[in-house]
Amino acid sequence: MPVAAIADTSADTSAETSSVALFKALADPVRLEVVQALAGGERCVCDLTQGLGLAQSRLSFHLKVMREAGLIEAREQGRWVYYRLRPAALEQLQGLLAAVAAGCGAPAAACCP
Amino acid sequence: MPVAAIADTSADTSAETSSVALFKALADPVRLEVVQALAGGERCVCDLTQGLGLAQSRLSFHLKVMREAGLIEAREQGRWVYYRLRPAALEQLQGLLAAVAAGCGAPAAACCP
DNA sequence: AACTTAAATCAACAATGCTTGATGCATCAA
DNA sequence: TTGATGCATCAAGCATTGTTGATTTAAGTT
Repeated sequence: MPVAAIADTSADTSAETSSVALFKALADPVRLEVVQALAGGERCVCDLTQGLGLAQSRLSFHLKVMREAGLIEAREQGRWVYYRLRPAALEQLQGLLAAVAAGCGAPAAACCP
Repeated sequence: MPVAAIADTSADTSAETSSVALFKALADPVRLEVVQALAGGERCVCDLTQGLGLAQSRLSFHLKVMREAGLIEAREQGRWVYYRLRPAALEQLQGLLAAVAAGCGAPAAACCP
């Protein structure tokens, strides 16, 4: 039952997505492949399943992890479901990395005497 | 035995660090706190231990995960060890995210007919 | 030399996370 | 209505990761 299920379990439409959860959503080879597949734009599940050669339930599991983290979101169209990346999530992580990279070259703070 | 141990187990000094491994290294609350702590520059372990209120062996475990992923690197000075972020790792992930974000807004590819 | 301290490592256990196959539910076609 | 298809979900087993406390090693200190 595509429609209702996805509406119920998806992450809140905007904000409040933890960076740890987003990094977790990226920290798996299968999921990173899905991300690469979605890098070119929205794709339906059947398309991803074939394209990546994954068992249906396995892909569904990973899509759920990514969805609940707020990394991707779903759109239903009749019988099938399209997934796409959430640009806000990508920006959030880019921002974090940039901020961290900005000052990380500073010399050591004085240590325990 | 700080010196030898670190040299042996650390990730290769440059390149070949997988993005999945790097994302994994960031995908934990403790490790992300360590990253924030290192965002201001190099820090010694004793400093991190106190600053984050972590058991010594717990912190050491997480530092090892991050080091083996190539996210951080260590510098030894006598009795203690300083850790710092590897800018190359941060750039690698920023690049990946930017590339993915670039095209992810494309309309859905035609699905299974 | 014996003592202390910083940090890595180990072993045992606890907790998470992943995979698989089965099942359920919507949607569409006949 | 019946049947087929797309996708989510569940339960069970397996694999990977994290935590804790004890031990070990290498520097320093006295």
